[in-house]
Amino acid sequence: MGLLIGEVARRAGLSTSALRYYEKVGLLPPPTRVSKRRIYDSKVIGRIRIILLALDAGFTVKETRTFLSGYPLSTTPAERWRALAAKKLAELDAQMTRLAQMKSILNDSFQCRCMRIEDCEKYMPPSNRTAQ
Amino acid sequence: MGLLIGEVARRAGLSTSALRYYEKVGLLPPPTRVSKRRIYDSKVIGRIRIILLALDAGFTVKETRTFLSGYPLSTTPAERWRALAAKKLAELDAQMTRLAQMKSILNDSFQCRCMRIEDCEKYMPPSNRTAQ
DNA sequence: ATACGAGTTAAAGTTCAGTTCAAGTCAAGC
DNA sequence: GCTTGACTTGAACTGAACTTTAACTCGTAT
Repeated sequence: MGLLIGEVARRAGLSTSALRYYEKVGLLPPPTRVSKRRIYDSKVIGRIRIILLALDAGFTVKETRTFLSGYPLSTTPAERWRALAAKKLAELDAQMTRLAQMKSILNDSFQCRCMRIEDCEKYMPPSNRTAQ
Repeated sequence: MGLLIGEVARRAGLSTSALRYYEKVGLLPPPTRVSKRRIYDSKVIGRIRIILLALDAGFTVKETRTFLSGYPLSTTPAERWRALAAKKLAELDAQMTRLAQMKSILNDSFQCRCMRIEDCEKYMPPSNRTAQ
């Protein structure tokens, strides 16, 4: 009842090359194989959904890997995970604030009389970027 | 009373190379020059803030350029701008939803008993990605 | 007049997240 | 036994958003 990579890709809505890439970078565990072909358990779809949500939320591959790497019983990686989670929560909050500001600019500029956005005094947000 | 590129970079919190790059890709207008050196009006800081907010919100350089390119009196570019704004508003909504989901996963997983996130049945979000 | 710090350019390099390519393997159907 | 279609690999390529490099030009201070 295993799935070939093409079927997993179809169900998850991404490409086979992306699945192989996720495996290579450690986001997906290497599945069992039958004559070299990858055979997936359908549970992998759930993991992929989480991966995509994390990546879409702006997590890097490395962060997503840490996030997915389980809640190990050993103290150190667990603490590392908690640290990452706390950091990413703060980042998500910051990012949501920025998105809300951008939404408000877009919404309001439908009504704006200014010829250029930067002439609208109200859109001078307090510099609050994520460090590059 | 003009600003040299280094001072603009310092005030805006980015690099001089980024400023030259923004000019090259049309996000910033070419400033006046004195003996080849760029001399900026301090109003450019406001424009840079908007640029950074847009880029941070996930706009591409091209989208940001369209967004900043004014509200031309000619009908066609204005309509193009409105179309972009409407599209990006929808994208921002979608992205905010994803961020909220991710936040909720992060928040909850501090309490979770599962050894792996994908074992928590509650985190099987309905696939709602932005197309690749 | 020469050294300096800050500016200039075009072109090449970097990182991230994949995609594409070339060459090959495998099981099934004709 | 040969074609077909889905899979395999490693390596090269892509596009986005910058950064770095190398060679050069200024104005100013010593």
